[in-house]
Amino acid sequence: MTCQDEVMPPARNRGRLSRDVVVNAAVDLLDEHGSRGLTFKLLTERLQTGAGAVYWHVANKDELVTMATDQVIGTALERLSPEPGTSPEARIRALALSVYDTLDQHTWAAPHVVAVHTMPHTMRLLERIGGMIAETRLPVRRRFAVATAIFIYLTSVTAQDAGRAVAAGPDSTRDDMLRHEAQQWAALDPETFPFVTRIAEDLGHHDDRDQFLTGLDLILDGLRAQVGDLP
Amino acid sequence: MTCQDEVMPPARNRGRLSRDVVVNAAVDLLDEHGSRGLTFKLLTERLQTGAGAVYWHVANKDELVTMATDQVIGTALERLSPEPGTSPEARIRALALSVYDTLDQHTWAAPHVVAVHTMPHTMRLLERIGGMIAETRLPVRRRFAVATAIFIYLTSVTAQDAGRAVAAGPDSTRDDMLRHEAQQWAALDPETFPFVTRIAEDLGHHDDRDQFLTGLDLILDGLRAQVGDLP
DNA sequence: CACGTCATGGAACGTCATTCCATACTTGCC
DNA sequence: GGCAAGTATGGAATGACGTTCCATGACGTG
Repeated sequence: MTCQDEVMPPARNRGRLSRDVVVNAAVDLLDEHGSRGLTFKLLTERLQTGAGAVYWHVANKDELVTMATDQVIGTALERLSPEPGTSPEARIRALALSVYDTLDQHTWAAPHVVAVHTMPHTMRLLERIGGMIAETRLPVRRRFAVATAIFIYLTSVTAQDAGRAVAAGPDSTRDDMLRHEAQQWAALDPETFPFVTRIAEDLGHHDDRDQFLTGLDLILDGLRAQVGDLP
Repeated sequence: MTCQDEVMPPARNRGRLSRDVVVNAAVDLLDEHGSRGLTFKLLTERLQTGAGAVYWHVANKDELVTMATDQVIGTALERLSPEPGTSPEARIRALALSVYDTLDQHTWAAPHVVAVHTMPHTMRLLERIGGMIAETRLPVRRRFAVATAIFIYLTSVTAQDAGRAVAAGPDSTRDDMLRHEAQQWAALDPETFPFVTRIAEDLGHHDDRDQFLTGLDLILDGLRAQVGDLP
């Protein structure tokens, strides 16, 4: 009855871990503690396991971050309720806004969006955009250029805006950041920066999301001009 | 005459280091070894100094990378010869291409471009764009929106394209990467990815730089429409 | 020539990603 | 029903890295 098995590990929990469980835990940690918050120490503590177990399911940290980022793109697609009957244009707008707002909530993912081009959920995103484009009367040979233009605009501008929120720090809002940036602009030398100092004020009451939509509409205008009326 | 001063460091080299020297060395290391190539070990070896000396000039590694990225933006502005007489539109195009090609040569900088909005050279870039916009007949209150739209398009799309080149690895070209990506697209299930599989072929003979220019021209078209003729 | 400030070089520290291995559960085969 | 091969786990050990700390030296100022 002497307890000599202190050293012995407890019964192994087989099948408790999986790729998805690990990725979801990574997303949670990144959401909670920011881009620096994902460490294998925290990850193994939360999953109540060891590093080796995690490495059985993922190749390395880079891959884990990439999968976590793709997961975020996936949630942006999931939260979108299909609205049959509305125009392709309107649905592209809704899709774009969903991605924009989702990345805004997971700002750590922004810098990595460029690296997930070939990941499953991101491919679904491109497929969705392409499907909507295909519903228009746009000539087939133009579809590639237009769909990828929208895709690139969506992912890269969204990433840029979200990145600005990251620089602001976790507790400050995007508005705080803009005000701070506007102050820095206004403080520049008006001699060498005549333009920037003059428009610094505009930056104060400027809305990233509005501007994102404005740019998207510009592309959609171009699309409409090429298509004529939509079906 | 006994050599007891083995322990003594050699004569100090005062004033040999400076912020600029450190940043330039960082840029060189990043160019040579990629985004992982900047370590304080390599940096101090190359500069023949210790970590403390570097930390006297730089707050931490993040700041160093940010300054290195801004430095790259600076070289994009420097390599641009002023061409008086040409239209603002043509000069914006030339400026955009210079940034695009420079970031293509320093692909490690791409993910950090979003973080340098308030850095000196990046401010110069926005100032240059704004100055050209101001030369047009665009109403003053529209200048902010258009200038920042061009700036955001330029920096974020360029960063995205350069990021794709990073994923390709140091020894493969951007074309290799595109071909590889096209193969992955083509290998997807045609049932769930009807659009992507169909346009996979187009991706093979697609030119990022061309598409970048196409998108920029779209914005410039919008600008011209709002301005009427340029002065 | 003394004294405070600026600057340097490198040792030491703590954190982190990653590797390695001993263990145990599961499946398939005889 | 047992034995081997593959699958999965937990944690100790390793090495690389960013950062801090401190002893040392050079310069400017009185």
